[in-house]
Amino acid sequence: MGRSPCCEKAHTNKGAWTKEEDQRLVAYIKAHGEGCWRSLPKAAGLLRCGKSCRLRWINYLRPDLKRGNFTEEEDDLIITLHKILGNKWSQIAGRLPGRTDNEIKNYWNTHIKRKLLARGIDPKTHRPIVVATAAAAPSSSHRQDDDDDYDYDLGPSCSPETSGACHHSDDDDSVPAPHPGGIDLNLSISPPPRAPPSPSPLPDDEDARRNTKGQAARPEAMHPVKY
DNA sequence: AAACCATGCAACCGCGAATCT
DNA sequence: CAGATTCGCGGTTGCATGGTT
Repeated sequence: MGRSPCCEKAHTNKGAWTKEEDQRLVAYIKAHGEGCWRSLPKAAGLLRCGKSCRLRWINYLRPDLKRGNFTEEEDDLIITLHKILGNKWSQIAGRLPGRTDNEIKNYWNTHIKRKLLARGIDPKTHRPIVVATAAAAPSSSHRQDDDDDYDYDLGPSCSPETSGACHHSDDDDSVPAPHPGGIDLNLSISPPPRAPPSPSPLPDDEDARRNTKGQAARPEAMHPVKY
Protein backbone atom coordinates (compact mmCIF):
# COMPACT_ATOMS: atom_id res chain seq x y z
CA MET A 1 0.00 0.00 0.00
CA GLY A 2 1.11 3.48 -0.53
CA ARG A 3 2.55 5.14 2.42
CA SER A 4 2.60 8.81 2.81
CA PRO A 5 5.44 10.28 4.74
CA CYS A 6 4.46 10.88 8.31
CA CYS A 7 5.45 14.46 7.98
CA GLU A 8 7.05 16.92 5.71
CA LYS A 9 10.58 16.45 6.76
CA ALA A 10 11.72 19.71 5.30
CA HIS A 11 9.63 21.63 7.76
CA THR A 12 10.13 19.68 10.91
CA ASN A 13 12.65 19.83 13.65
CA LYS A 14 14.56 16.78 14.62
CA GLY A 15 16.72 15.78 17.50
CA ALA A 16 16.43 16.77 21.09
CA TRP A 17 13.35 18.61 22.23
CA THR A 18 13.62 22.06 23.63
CA LYS A 19 11.94 23.16 26.80
CA GLU A 20 9.62 25.36 24.81
CA GLU A 21 8.57 22.51 22.59
CA ASP A 22 7.89 20.40 25.63
CA GLN A 23 5.77 23.13 27.12
CA ARG A 24 3.80 23.57 23.96
CA LEU A 25 3.13 19.89 23.68
CA VAL A 26 2.11 19.53 27.30
CA ALA A 27 -0.08 22.58 27.13
CA TYR A 28 -1.79 21.35 24.03
CA ILE A 29 -2.47 17.89 25.41
CA LYS A 30 -3.64 19.41 28.65
CA ALA A 31 -6.16 21.41 26.73
CA HIS A 32 -7.22 18.91 24.12
CA GLY A 33 -6.12 15.52 25.30
CA GLU A 34 -4.31 12.95 23.23
CA GLY A 35 -5.97 13.06 19.91
CA CYS A 36 -4.87 12.94 16.34
CA TRP A 37 -1.12 12.90 16.40
CA ARG A 38 -1.00 13.69 12.76
CA SER A 39 -2.59 17.06 13.16
CA LEU A 40 -1.35 17.78 16.65
CA PRO A 41 1.95 19.39 15.74
CA LYS A 42 0.35 21.95 13.54
CA ALA A 43 -2.41 22.63 16.01
CA ALA A 44 0.07 22.96 18.82
CA GLY A 45 2.38 25.12 16.82
CA LEU A 46 5.18 22.61 16.78
CA LEU A 47 7.55 22.00 13.95
CA ARG A 48 7.62 18.33 14.67
CA CYS A 49 6.03 15.34 13.08
CA GLY A 50 3.19 13.68 14.91
CA LYS A 51 5.23 10.63 15.51
CA SER A 52 7.86 12.60 17.28
CA CYS A 53 5.26 14.33 19.44
CA ARG A 54 3.69 11.05 20.37
CA LEU A 55 7.02 9.56 21.32
CA ARG A 56 7.99 12.56 23.36
CA TRP A 57 4.72 12.50 25.21
CA ILE A 58 4.66 8.78 25.82
CA ASN A 59 8.26 8.42 26.83
CA TYR A 60 8.97 11.58 28.66
CA LEU A 61 6.20 14.06 29.23
CA ARG A 62 3.38 11.86 30.41
CA PRO A 63 2.55 12.78 33.97
CA ASP A 64 2.22 9.26 35.24
CA LEU A 65 5.73 8.22 34.43
CA LYS A 66 7.67 6.81 37.31
CA ARG A 67 11.19 7.26 36.04
CA GLY A 68 14.10 6.67 38.34
CA ASN A 69 15.84 3.39 38.85
CA PHE A 70 14.21 0.07 38.33
CA THR A 71 13.67 -1.95 41.46
CA GLU A 72 14.63 -5.57 41.86
CA GLU A 73 10.99 -6.45 41.70
CA GLU A 74 10.63 -4.66 38.43
CA ASP A 75 13.72 -6.41 37.14
CA ASP A 76 12.26 -9.78 37.98
CA LEU A 77 8.93 -8.86 36.54
CA ILE A 78 10.46 -7.72 33.30
CA ILE A 79 12.43 -10.93 33.01
CA THR A 80 9.36 -12.98 33.69
CA LEU A 81 7.27 -11.08 31.23
CA HIS A 82 9.97 -11.20 28.62
CA LYS A 83 10.12 -14.93 28.97
CA ILE A 84 6.45 -15.08 28.22
CA LEU A 85 6.04 -12.32 25.72
CA GLY A 86 9.39 -11.91 24.07
CA ASN A 87 10.25 -8.46 22.83
CA LYS A 88 6.73 -7.20 23.20
CA TRP A 89 7.88 -4.15 25.04
CA SER A 90 4.59 -2.37 24.90
CA GLN A 91 2.84 -5.31 26.49
CA ILE A 92 5.52 -5.60 29.11
CA ALA A 93 5.24 -1.90 29.76
CA GLY A 94 1.55 -2.34 30.20
CA ARG A 95 2.29 -4.47 33.23
CA LEU A 96 4.67 -1.98 34.75
CA PRO A 97 2.81 1.11 35.78
CA GLY A 98 4.75 4.24 35.13
CA ARG A 99 7.20 2.60 32.78
CA THR A 100 7.34 3.01 29.04
CA ASP A 101 8.12 0.48 26.40
CA ASN A 102 11.12 2.46 25.29
CA GLU A 103 12.43 2.68 28.79
CA ILE A 104 12.01 -1.02 29.38
CA LYS A 105 13.55 -1.85 26.05
CA ASN A 106 16.58 0.27 26.86
CA TYR A 107 16.81 -1.17 30.32
CA TRP A 108 16.63 -4.66 28.97
CA ASN A 109 19.35 -4.05 26.45
CA THR A 110 21.66 -2.28 28.84
CA HIS A 111 21.14 -4.02 32.14
CA ILE A 112 19.07 -7.14 32.15
CA LYS A 113 20.71 -8.80 29.20
CA ARG A 114 24.01 -8.54 30.94
CA LYS A 115 22.55 -9.64 34.20
CA LEU A 116 21.15 -12.78 32.64
CA LEU A 117 24.33 -13.52 30.78
CA ALA A 118 26.25 -13.21 33.99
CA ARG A 119 23.92 -15.80 35.46
CA GLY A 120 24.55 -18.03 32.48
CA ILE A 121 21.10 -17.52 31.10
CA ASP A 122 20.42 -16.81 27.50
CA PRO A 123 18.45 -13.57 27.46
CA LYS A 124 16.61 -14.55 24.35
CA THR A 125 15.57 -18.04 25.26
CA HIS A 126 15.73 -17.70 29.03
CA ARG A 127 17.46 -21.01 29.14
CA PRO A 128 20.86 -21.88 30.49
CA ILE A 129 23.56 -21.19 28.02
CA VAL A 130 25.18 -24.40 26.88
CA VAL A 131 28.86 -24.66 27.59
CA ALA A 132 29.95 -23.99 24.06
CA THR A 133 28.13 -20.72 23.87
CA ALA A 134 28.71 -19.92 27.49
CA ALA A 135 32.38 -19.85 26.74
CA ALA A 136 31.69 -17.35 24.07
CA ALA A 137 29.38 -15.34 26.21
CA PRO A 138 31.22 -12.34 27.44
CA SER A 139 30.80 -11.21 30.96
CA SER A 140 31.42 -7.72 29.83
CA SER A 141 29.58 -7.23 26.66
CA HIS A 142 30.00 -4.71 24.00
CA ARG A 143 27.25 -2.66 22.58
CA GLN A 144 26.01 -4.74 19.74
CA ASP A 145 27.76 -8.04 19.90
CA ASP A 146 25.49 -9.34 22.59
CA ASP A 147 23.23 -10.48 19.90
CA ASP A 148 25.98 -12.23 18.09
CA ASP A 149 27.00 -14.22 21.05
CA TYR A 150 24.01 -16.30 21.56
CA ASP A 151 21.86 -18.25 19.26
CA TYR A 152 18.42 -19.54 19.40
CA ASP A 153 18.57 -22.98 20.85
CA LEU A 154 14.89 -23.53 20.77
CA GLY A 155 15.09 -25.87 17.88
CA PRO A 156 11.79 -26.35 16.16
CA SER A 157 9.88 -24.54 18.79
CA CYS A 158 9.72 -20.87 18.43
CA SER A 159 11.48 -18.22 20.29
CA PRO A 160 9.20 -15.68 21.80
CA GLU A 161 9.75 -13.11 19.18
CA THR A 162 9.86 -15.24 16.13
CA SER A 163 6.18 -15.63 16.10
CA GLY A 164 3.47 -13.60 17.58
CA ALA A 165 1.32 -16.66 17.61
CA CYS A 166 3.79 -18.65 19.55
CA HIS A 167 3.34 -17.66 23.09
CA HIS A 168 0.00 -19.28 23.28
CA SER A 169 1.03 -22.84 23.50
CA ASP A 170 4.63 -23.59 24.12
CA ASP A 171 6.19 -24.14 27.45
CA ASP A 172 6.61 -20.48 27.89
CA ASP A 173 3.14 -20.61 29.16
CA SER A 174 4.42 -22.37 32.18
CA VAL A 175 4.62 -19.04 33.79
CA PRO A 176 6.26 -19.02 37.11
CA ALA A 177 3.26 -18.47 39.23
CA PRO A 178 4.77 -16.42 41.95
CA HIS A 179 5.57 -13.03 40.69
CA PRO A 180 7.20 -10.15 42.32
CA GLY A 181 5.36 -7.24 43.62
CA GLY A 182 1.94 -8.69 43.29
CA ILE A 183 1.58 -7.08 39.94
CA ASP A 184 -1.06 -8.52 37.74
CA LEU A 185 0.49 -11.15 35.57
CA ASN A 186 -2.66 -12.26 33.94
CA LEU A 187 -1.59 -12.12 30.36
CA SER A 188 -4.93 -12.12 28.75
CA ILE A 189 -3.94 -8.84 27.35
CA SER A 190 -6.75 -6.98 25.81
CA PRO A 191 -5.44 -3.57 25.01
CA PRO A 192 -7.97 -1.09 23.89
CA PRO A 193 -7.65 -1.04 20.14
CA ARG A 194 -7.13 2.64 20.18
CA ALA A 195 -7.20 4.69 23.24
CA PRO A 196 -10.05 7.11 23.09
CA PRO A 197 -8.88 10.67 22.99
CA SER A 198 -9.48 11.32 26.60
CA PRO A 199 -7.95 14.25 28.28
CA SER A 200 -5.37 12.81 30.52
CA PRO A 201 -4.69 14.05 33.97
CA LEU A 202 -1.62 16.13 34.00
CA PRO A 203 0.36 17.56 36.81
CA ASP A 204 -0.22 21.17 37.46
CA ASP A 205 3.26 22.06 36.54
CA GLU A 206 6.39 20.61 35.25
CA ASP A 207 8.12 20.80 38.56
CA ALA A 208 5.64 18.37 39.91
CA ARG A 209 6.46 16.07 37.09
CA ARG A 210 10.13 16.35 37.62
CA ASN A 211 9.73 15.79 41.31
CA THR A 212 8.15 12.46 40.59
CA LYS A 213 11.34 11.19 39.14
CA GLY A 214 12.32 9.97 42.51
CA GLN A 215 15.41 10.45 44.50
CA ALA A 216 17.38 8.80 41.80
CA ALA A 217 15.93 11.34 39.51
CA ARG A 218 18.00 11.90 36.51
CA PRO A 219 19.61 15.23 36.64
CA GLU A 220 18.30 17.57 34.07
CA ALA A 221 21.61 17.27 32.35
CA MET A 222 20.77 13.72 31.50
CA HIS A 223 18.11 14.87 29.13
CA PRO A 224 19.48 16.10 25.92
CA VAL A 225 17.23 19.03 25.91
CA LYS A 226 18.53 22.11 24.34
CA TYR A 227 17.66 24.82 26.74
C1' DA B 1 45.23 16.70 31.13
C1' DA B 2 44.00 14.55 27.06
C1' DA B 3 42.57 10.78 24.35
C1' DC B 4 40.09 6.84 24.02
C1' DC B 5 36.54 3.59 25.19
C1' DA B 6 32.22 1.94 27.22
C1' DT B 7 27.70 2.86 28.63
C1' DG B 8 23.01 4.62 28.80
C1' DC B 9 19.28 7.02 27.05
C1' DA B 10 16.45 9.82 23.91
C1' DA B 11 14.94 9.94 19.52
C1' DC B 12 14.50 8.32 14.72
C1' DC B 13 13.19 4.98 11.17
C1' DG B 14 10.66 1.55 8.84
C1' DC B 15 7.08 -1.54 8.88
C1' DG B 16 2.71 -3.86 9.95
C1' DA B 17 -1.83 -3.32 11.93
C1' DA B 18 -5.90 -0.90 12.45
C1' DT B 19 -9.08 2.22 10.83
C1' DC B 20 -11.21 5.24 7.58
C1' DT B 21 -13.19 6.55 3.06
C1' DC C 1 -13.71 -4.47 -1.01
C1' DA C 2 -9.65 -1.86 -2.13
C1' DG C 3 -6.91 1.78 -1.38
C1' DA C 4 -5.48 5.56 1.66
C1' DT C 5 -4.35 7.20 6.04
C1' DT C 6 -2.97 7.05 10.71
C1' DC C 7 -1.24 4.82 14.70
C1' DG C 8 1.77 2.05 17.39
C1' DC C 9 5.57 -1.03 17.85
C1' DG C 10 10.25 -2.83 17.74
C1' DG C 11 14.85 -2.19 16.12
C1' DT C 12 18.46 0.86 15.60
C1' DT C 13 21.27 4.97 15.83
C1' DG C 14 23.44 9.23 17.59
C1' DC C 15 25.20 11.60 21.16
C1' DA C 16 26.30 12.95 25.87
C1' DT C 17 28.47 11.36 29.85
C1' DG C 18 31.51 8.78 32.81
C1' DG C 19 35.38 5.82 33.35
C1' DT C 20 39.89 4.19 32.12
C1' DT C 21 44.44 4.44 30.23
